[in-house]
Amino acid sequence: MKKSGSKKGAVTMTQVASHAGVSIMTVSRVMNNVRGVKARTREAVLAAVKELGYSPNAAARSLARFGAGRVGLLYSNPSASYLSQFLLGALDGAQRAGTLLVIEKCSMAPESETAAINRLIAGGAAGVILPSPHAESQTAISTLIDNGVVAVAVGTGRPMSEVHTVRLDDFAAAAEMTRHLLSLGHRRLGFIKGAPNQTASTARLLGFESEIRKANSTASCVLEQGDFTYRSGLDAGERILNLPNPPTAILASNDDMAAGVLAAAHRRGLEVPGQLSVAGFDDTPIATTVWPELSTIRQPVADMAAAALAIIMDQSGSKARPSGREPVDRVLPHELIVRASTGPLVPLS
Amino acid sequence: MKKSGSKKGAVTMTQVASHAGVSIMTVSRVMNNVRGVKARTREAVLAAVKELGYSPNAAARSLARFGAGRVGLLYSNPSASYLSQFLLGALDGAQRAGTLLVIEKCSMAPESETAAINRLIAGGAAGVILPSPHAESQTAISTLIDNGVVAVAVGTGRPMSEVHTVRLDDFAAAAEMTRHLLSLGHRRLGFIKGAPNQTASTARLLGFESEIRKANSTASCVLEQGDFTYRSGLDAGERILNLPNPPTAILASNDDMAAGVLAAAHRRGLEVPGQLSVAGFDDTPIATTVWPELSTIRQPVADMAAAALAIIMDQSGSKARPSGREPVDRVLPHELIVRASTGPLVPLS
DNA sequence: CACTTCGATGTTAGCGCTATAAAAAATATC
DNA sequence: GATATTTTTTATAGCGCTAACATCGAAGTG
Repeated sequence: MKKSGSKKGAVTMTQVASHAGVSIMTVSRVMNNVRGVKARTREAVLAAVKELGYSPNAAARSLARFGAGRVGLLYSNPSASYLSQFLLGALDGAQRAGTLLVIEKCSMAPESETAAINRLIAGGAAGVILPSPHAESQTAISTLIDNGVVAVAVGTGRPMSEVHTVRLDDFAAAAEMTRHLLSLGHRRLGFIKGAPNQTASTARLLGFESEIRKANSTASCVLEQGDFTYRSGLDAGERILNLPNPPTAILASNDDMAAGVLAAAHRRGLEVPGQLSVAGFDDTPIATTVWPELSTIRQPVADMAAAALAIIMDQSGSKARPSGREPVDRVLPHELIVRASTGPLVPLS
Repeated sequence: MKKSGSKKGAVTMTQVASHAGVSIMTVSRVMNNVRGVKARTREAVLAAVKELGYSPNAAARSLARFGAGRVGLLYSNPSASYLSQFLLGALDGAQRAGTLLVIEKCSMAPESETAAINRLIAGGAAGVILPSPHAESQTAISTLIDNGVVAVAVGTGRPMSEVHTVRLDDFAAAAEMTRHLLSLGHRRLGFIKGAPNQTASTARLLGFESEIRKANSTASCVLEQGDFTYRSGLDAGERILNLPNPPTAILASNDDMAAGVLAAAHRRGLEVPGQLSVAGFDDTPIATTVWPELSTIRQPVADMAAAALAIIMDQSGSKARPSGREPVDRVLPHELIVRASTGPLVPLS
């Protein structure tokens, strides 16, 4: 990109406009994919954009759009890996949508949540995204609703009656992973449940059980309670492997717990997957950090964040907000990722 | 925060100004801590701000500040945990500084880096923050310099001649951790080096060796090469523990590798820290995810991000940019965190 | 007391973009 | 062919904030 002339880069819309021989407003229309621009004109603008390397200024955009154009995102610490991806997805979507993301940290304590949300509201947020742990917080939800702010819960196990949701089909995903394990020849399966206060935990359990039932008692299973932490996975793994006739495959409700199971298995010298298959859920970075890498279910985290953003733009942007309207429930596709931690039993050589 | 009247929240400066009985400019001055506002006036404004729950609009701010007010941040995937914290720190600092963070993803391939940087420049970034893996990329650095953009490298092992740096004293930190292990009574130590192309790896190694030397041959050590991944830590751990008379404590150059060592130790039934102490570096989330939790060196990641931002604001904001000026080298304090993975040897009971 | 010298405020003009209304061009209708 | 009805495009007015200059007093000076 040679030099362009002088000072600070920042190609502006005005430059693109004059370069393309149209008015600045037309450029704006093209950039926002608004209908009502003749194809030829649109092409000309696009060409100018490309040539000049123009990229819209998010700040100006957010400022010009109805005062709002600001979206809040609440987070607490848990599963930092999830957060990082989610954040990136949200940030990216925000940039694309011409919105400003205002990020607020809080703990899970109700007062802390409320305080953070109030800051977001005072800051003029049109909507707030509630990723997983907060997605099921009644406090957060009612504070938001009372103030007429659009709320989107991400990662719940089922649709919610008061807020919009973006999630995946946990039931189907868990079932799919279970079928994968069954197809590998495993007949005694272990399942580690997630934190009981998250609806996704239940959905995953049900998906697992449903497949076991379908197997018509040719398959048996053992359940253990976990809480989504590595430590709880390790403990649950120990308990399961201590059984007289332990399962040959264990499905954990998330990757952290699966990593814990891996550790438990290694501690007693079991080969994975030769003697024990281990599967996770979520495809967070830890899935590819541990060895062997985990077979898991991939959540399109970034897409989910973007979808949440889109819902907010949609709901707040357009028409009135008749609180009577049904909330949106967007279910994104998951993907079964088979890596090295699952496989058929291998008789000891 | 009762209702304030109508529509979208967003208290504006104008409202604060009239509420405090001053002009909007005075409010701006107070918000930016500009000197030249009488104490009484300042207080009045602050009171109004608090009462109305005003919070400045970052978008408007960034727009009004000389076109610039935009800072770029380059990232690739590695150590997602580090990224998440770093991002949050940068985002927070940006909000406070009234700047907009433009985040670009790229791989480590030179073309990809250059492309991302060019996008940043075209976007009008006043400066770019280069976190760890990119901090030492000559490609990235020269592209930035050639375009007269301020570059800040974060997490290098030493000051750089061309770009500003924000880092910690890796040498001292490694030495400190080594002393911790020695003080626990360990005399045979293992050290796992980090990726050779990062200067921080070297600094940490030197810090370790310096303490070993100080111990005057009462202590011995064995070195293994790693590359900052879990897998490499696991392998290096295996190699070290396979030695005839293995060390009783192993210091890895980062947490991921330390977690790998932990796995290797558990695999052969060693108690940690009873039979082997393991220490990490960085205090990333994985340090508290694994069991036992890792003793490690905490990097104030968020502060480092904020510091990088501050440097950019400083350098680009003020005076000319006589390329002759010495680059800034900011060294932030680290902290030795002692958790459960290190301790004195415990004779088998 | 006119006359400079400052420190503390207020005014004005945009930053880059979008929304709205108004104008111009293309198409349809009788 | 002239008017009604669509398109498509342009002009103008800000969004909330800061930079730069204009003001206005209150001190200082001779």
